[in-house]
Amino acid sequence: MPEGHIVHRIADSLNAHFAGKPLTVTSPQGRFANDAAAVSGRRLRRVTAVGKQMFLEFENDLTLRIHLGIYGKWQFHESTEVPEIVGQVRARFAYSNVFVDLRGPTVCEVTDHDTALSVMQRLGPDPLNPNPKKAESQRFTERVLKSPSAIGLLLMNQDVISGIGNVYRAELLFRAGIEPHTPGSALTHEQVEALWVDSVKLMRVGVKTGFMITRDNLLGKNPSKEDRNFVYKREGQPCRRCGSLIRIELMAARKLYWCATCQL
DNA sequence: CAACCATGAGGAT
DNA sequence: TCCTCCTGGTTGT
Repeated sequence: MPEGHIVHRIADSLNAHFAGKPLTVTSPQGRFANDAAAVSGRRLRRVTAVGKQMFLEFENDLTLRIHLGIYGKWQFHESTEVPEIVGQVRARFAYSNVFVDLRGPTVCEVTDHDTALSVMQRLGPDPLNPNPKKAESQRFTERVLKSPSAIGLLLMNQDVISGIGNVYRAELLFRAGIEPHTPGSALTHEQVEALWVDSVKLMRVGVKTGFMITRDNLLGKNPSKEDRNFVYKREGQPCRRCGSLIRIELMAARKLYWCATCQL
């Protein structure tokens, strides 16, 4: 379930278990064998998440960049025995009794630190990276307001805002009452600013709970999958706010869900 | 079982 | 606009 909130959660866990430790890195599947050997035995300085990408900074100017794509998943084990390899494990990271398996990532490669940094710097502002908060929201707002592209596309563009995926895209636009085909340049400054603020709020909930809960009255609870969202995967069902049927359409080959009554 | 689907994204056409 | 990468969970027969 890799939108940005999951990547940040994993980065936090990896830091908690592994930061400052020398890791044993292997590639049971084999496809990552050379890079694994390059970093194995080296100390992991820290893990940084930016949007949907993760950067593991090792000693000796080596950085491992990981992007999960649709399929990628992490699995943590804590055990005194070495856990059995199940399925296709691209990489296993181990220190002491903690074993972490990575499967199916789109990107998993080691480069020097500067190369990784340049990838990082090309990414748009991340609602979960709080540092210069004001400047980050301005970068997003300016980019959207001068773009003729549909806001539904802009929210999915990782150069514009990083970490948002298909679920948050649909839900943010519903919550803002914005029709997804509206050009960025047709929005008001206040609308775009509000989208940023709401993305910070929702993604923090995601990091905290591990789930993409986007209905305010359910934020503190543990709702089932069907109850979590307003429009995502609810095509043909009645809008939770106005009752009209939720629409679906392909936008740039991704499914877009919205309520044509609530979003204008 | 097989078929289908997915919270992504780069590259060819 | 389509294809491909790649893995696993869900759905259908």
